[in-house]
Parts: sequence; structure tokens; C-alpha cells
Amino acid sequence: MNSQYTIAVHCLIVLAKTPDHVWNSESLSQKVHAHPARIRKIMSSLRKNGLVETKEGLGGGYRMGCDPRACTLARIYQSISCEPLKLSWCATGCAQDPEFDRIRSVMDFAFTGAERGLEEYLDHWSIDSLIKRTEQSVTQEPETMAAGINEQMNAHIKKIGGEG
Amino acid sequence: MNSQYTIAVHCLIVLAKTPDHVWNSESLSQKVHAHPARIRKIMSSLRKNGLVETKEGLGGGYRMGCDPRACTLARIYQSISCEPLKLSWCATGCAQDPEFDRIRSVMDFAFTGAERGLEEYLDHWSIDSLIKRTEQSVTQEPETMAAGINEQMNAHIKKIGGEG
DNA sequence: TAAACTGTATCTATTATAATTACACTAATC
DNA sequence: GATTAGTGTAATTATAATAGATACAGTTTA
Repeated sequence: MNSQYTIAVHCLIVLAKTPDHVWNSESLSQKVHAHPARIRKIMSSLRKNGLVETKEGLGGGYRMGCDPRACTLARIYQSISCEPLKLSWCATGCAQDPEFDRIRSVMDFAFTGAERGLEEYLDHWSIDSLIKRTEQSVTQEPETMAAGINEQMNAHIKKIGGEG
Repeated sequence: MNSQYTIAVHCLIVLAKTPDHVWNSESLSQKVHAHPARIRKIMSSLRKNGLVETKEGLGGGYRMGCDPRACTLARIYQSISCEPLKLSWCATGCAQDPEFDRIRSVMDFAFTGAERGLEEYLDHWSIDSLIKRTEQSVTQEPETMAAGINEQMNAHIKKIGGEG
């Protein structure tokens, strides 16, 4: 998962924690340890998906654009469109290989399902739940959530017909 | 997902389809469209996890090392250790920022769960099930395509007045 | 002993990523 | 309306990750 994503989540946590404050890219960049222009670019993506509000001009900057409980990691994922599970096919000049294409399409199918499952998982985390967890700052057992996820995955596999 | 992974899966499909044949890195590289040295490196990882058998020396090469039904995408994933969901934290010099570290550890926690879910999902796919699926698409697609071509041909024959 | 392999390290080329710079545009304030 | 402080975005440069290429030691067969 690329750093755009972690930067986006980090910024949203900062914004959600200070609902009344407007942050500019300079101050956010110091919080998040990234370049202001990069912050602006990432925030721009989030704005297009309604996750943050931006204001140009003097005194402008960024503010939370939605309820932190509704701001799920899935929505952020979709805003950034990082596609970590997209398969890489570096092969050059395989246009004349139908067998290659067939394998490729079947694998792409399998990993489309994987990505869908990932998004369902990420839908269970929100900026709000992340903040609450940082405040607890105690590592709990991930088993309950993991178990729920596995059930989802299984349902998903049935749905798309994996190894059916 | 990096191309090491797709190359590994592709090679395993080739090996599983020809259980009695020993492939060397040169012949595999032509099938898979990658450099022989790269094939050897990837196969070496798979060997360490028991997915392929390798034999050095004259007449040596690679052969399937396990039942294709037991060769799941999860095992291949673990062999390659590509870690597509590993969070990237490009921030430099954040050693003195405890708040940053807390956010980081909570997010790492969330994505550890995501990766576990992914592996559970991939455990439902095997080299065997992938091969079966490619064979399905073989028997399906050519029929529909042939039908389409025949229609085109017939239309074309009418147009030029063949068989008149 | 020679030939045909794997295993692995190293170097180079290419690509992806991140930082930097620059500037047009916007909005508030004097 | 001029100035100031901000976003939006493109272009350029620097750096890191990835893939290809080469080389050679070690292994097995004949």
C-alpha cells in the first residue's frame, strides 16, 4: 500500500481530531512529514470524494468533510485508487500468446475478488474507530474482527465461484 | 501485486500441466516471457517452500513439487513474500514523534488483519482450480467466437455473392 | 573431463515514486 | 483594488524500486 494512502489517513485523523480548526498544507505537512504540494494533491483527491472540505484564498485550508464514523478506510482507499492488488504483468510482446492471455484473465478474475474482499474489510474501519484505538493505545486481539472478515471472504468466494 | 507473483503462478501452471516433463529456466522463460535468471530466482523461492522440485546439473530443471490441488495461491503468496498490503511510511526522521508512531501502529494493526483476510481468500484458490478455469474458458470462448466469425463469414459471402 | 544445468551476486537500464519548483487562480483584508 | 495567504496543478528533478543482463561458482550426467 503506497504512502499516499497512509498520508491521507494520517491527515484525516488530524482533521477529525480538530473539527473547528482549518489546517493549511504547510501545517499539515509538518504533522504528517510530507511535502506541502503532495499534501495538496492528496487532499484534492479526498475533496473530490467529499471526505474533506477545502477553501482557497487567505485563511483557507482543509477541514473534515464528513462524519469521522462514516469516513471508512474503504472510502479513502477508493479515493486514492492505489490498487495494491492489481496484478503486474511486465511481459513484453505477449500479444500473440492466447494461452498467456487466458491465464492472465483467470488470475485477474481471482484478484478482482480479492480486492472486493479487501474493500469489504476496510469498510469496517473508520477514522473514528482508528482514533478511538489510538486513544486506547493498547493492542487488543484482532480475532473477532478477523473471524468476521473470514466469513465475508467465504461468502464472497461462493458468490464469485472460486474453486467452486 | 508485483510481477514475481504472476510469474510464479504462471510457471506453476506450466509445471502442473506437464507432470512428467522437466523444464529448464530457458524454456520456462520463453513460456512466461521473463528472463531466465529471474525465473531461476523465483523458482528458488518456490523450492524452499516445497512447491517445486529442482535438479541441478545436466538434464536438470524444474518440476512440480506438490499436488496442484494443495498448491494454493496463499502458499505461493507466502513463498514470494511480496507484501502488497504492507503500508508504506516514507516519512523521514519521525523517530521523535510519538503521536505519529501511535497512528502508525494502529494502522499497521488494521492492515495486518487485511493481509490475514487476503491469505484466507487466496487459500481457496489453487493451481488446480486455476487450470480448470482456464480450460473452461477455452471450451467456452472459441465456440462463441467461432459462431460470430461464421455469421460474419456468411454475411460476407452473401455480400460478394459467393456460391451463386 | 566436458557439457548442461541451477544458484546467486553484481551491475545496468528502466520505471515508479517522491520532492521540488513554479505559477495560475481564489478569497480575505487593508 | 492592491496585497497577502492560501489551494490546484503541471512540469522538472532526485531518488528508490524493479527488471534485465552478465558472470561465474557449484552440481550432476555422460
